[in-house]
Amino acid sequence: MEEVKTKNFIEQIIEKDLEEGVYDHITTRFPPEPNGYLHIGHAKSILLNYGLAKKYNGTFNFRFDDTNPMKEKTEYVKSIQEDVDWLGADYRGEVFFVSFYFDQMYEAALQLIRKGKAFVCDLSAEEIREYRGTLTEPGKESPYRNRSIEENLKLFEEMKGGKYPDGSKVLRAKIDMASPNMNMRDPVIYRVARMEHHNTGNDWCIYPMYDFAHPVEDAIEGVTHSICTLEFEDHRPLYEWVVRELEYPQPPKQIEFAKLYLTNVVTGKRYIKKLVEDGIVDGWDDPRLVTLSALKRRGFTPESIRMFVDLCGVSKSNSSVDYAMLEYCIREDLKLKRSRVMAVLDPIKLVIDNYPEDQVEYFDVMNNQENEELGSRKVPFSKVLYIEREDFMEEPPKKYFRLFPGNEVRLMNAYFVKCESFIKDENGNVTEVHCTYDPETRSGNGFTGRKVKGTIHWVSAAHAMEAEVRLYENIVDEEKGKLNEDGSLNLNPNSLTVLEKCYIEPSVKGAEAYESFQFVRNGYYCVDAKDSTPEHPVFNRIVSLKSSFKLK
RNA sequence: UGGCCCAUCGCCAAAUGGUAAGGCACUGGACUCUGACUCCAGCAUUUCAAGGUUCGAAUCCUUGUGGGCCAGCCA
Repeated sequence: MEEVKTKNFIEQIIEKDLEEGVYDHITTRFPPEPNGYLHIGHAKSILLNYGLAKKYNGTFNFRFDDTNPMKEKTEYVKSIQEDVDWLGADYRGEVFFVSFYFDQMYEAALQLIRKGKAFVCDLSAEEIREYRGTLTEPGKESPYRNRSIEENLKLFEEMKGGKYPDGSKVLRAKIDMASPNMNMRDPVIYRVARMEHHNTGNDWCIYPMYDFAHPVEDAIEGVTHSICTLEFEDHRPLYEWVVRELEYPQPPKQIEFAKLYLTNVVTGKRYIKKLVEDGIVDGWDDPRLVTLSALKRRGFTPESIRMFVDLCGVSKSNSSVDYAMLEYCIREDLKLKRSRVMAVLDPIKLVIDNYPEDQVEYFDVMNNQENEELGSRKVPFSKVLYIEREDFMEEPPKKYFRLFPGNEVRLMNAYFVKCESFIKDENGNVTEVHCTYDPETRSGNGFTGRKVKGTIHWVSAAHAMEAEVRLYENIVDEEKGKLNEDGSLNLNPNSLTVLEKCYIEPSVKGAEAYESFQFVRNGYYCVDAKDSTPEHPVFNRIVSLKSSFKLK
């Protein structure tokens, strides 16, 4: 409760900047490229940037970094925006696209040329690579490096005008071919490529490269703190070079933090894409994935994702967070706000021999004992019930408190029942358990005559709703969900288990897509938005409950 | 192997030269009409290693070790 919330290193930088008057108002941004679906790692970036802006009364921008039409699609723009909305990051309804800045971007390139800081290079892609040198050897300068400013201006304008074929010319920054940092060896900042852009169509045949576009777009929007992930650390000197050469009065600064990795799941767009393409999962929103659309379909709430990201913290060390932490967050969020209903996942019949054949009683049950605001519901009870197969044992191990011959337990919200006998089929499997009930022990009547150690859940066979339940486990058995050296993934063959005949108490009838419940002793479940029908709901397991008694 | 970055409990993560927070996980125990929840207790004499500076080092320096990133006209 009164935990001391310490400041992460980015907050410290921002506070220092504010104190020293480097900026008087901060602006952050989330700049996805629309080339895939967002996953839990992006949530960290979104929430970090949005949270910082909110905390320091700054501005948060949502901007698509759409400078490479090759990989980008409107479909992705749509899904990304939905996910950002779902997470609750407020961007004032204003979505930016880098493609809206192409004119300014072109102007900025011209400015660099006029300063003698950029040149048009005719080397082929292969030649540029050769000239670049290696990690241990310096590169050598392009023969086109010393073209005059006038010639560069003319050539670049012609590039824009469509005079040159794709790949024949590029614009390069003139920095230092001997730099130990490869990014500073005269990086390409504009290329000729005829690609249809999802926003600008065929207006342009030259497109800016990330290293040039990013600092410029940040500066255009007045971003102050451009927060990205660790792999861009080496690009920071180039980012700084660009904003310095372009002489922006209050240039943005780039700050890097470590990506979020989660144990036993596949993070990283590339790997997720492989699972989708190989048909191992059935789409970007397969509940076994950690894309935001999958997490949503699985029943995770935006609140739980926010709590998780918050708990993970921000640092510069590569780390991989225990999946248990995510599970904790969703349990914590759902615990008080969802109804707790009885559902039998692996049913066997329980017959109450001394209960009248045609009698039905309706018990009034609190939807959530710890949250009265959720109200109550009526649960039907009758002579024939379904109970969980694991709640009966012919020969109980020590400390087993549930049903076994001669033992009495409470049927949750109903009566005490005592096991009298059971029936097995020819294979020796128990098919039916018989018991007697004690009318004195009806729930809520204050009976204190004797106590039982166990309580089990049940549903009335005649009233139950049949449903399909899907149980999910982690999809891979790997720390960071990366590919093996041969490109394969160590998949968990049990990542999905489908239980086709489950019985749920009738109160869940009419549950809507994404609605979630706690199934007593079975964990949290969510109505699948895709495969459910009103007659036959499909539930996805969000997370199981902790259990301190394991049957073995 | 050239450069940059990182290293604190099983997993995240604070500590900013003043004597190792917190959360997850785990282990007890209490409570319980969910073996859940809740509660209470326990969980790093030591911060990758070795040296050095200092009255004092997780913090500074040196050298190692381990891990990450960089040679796209991708982002």
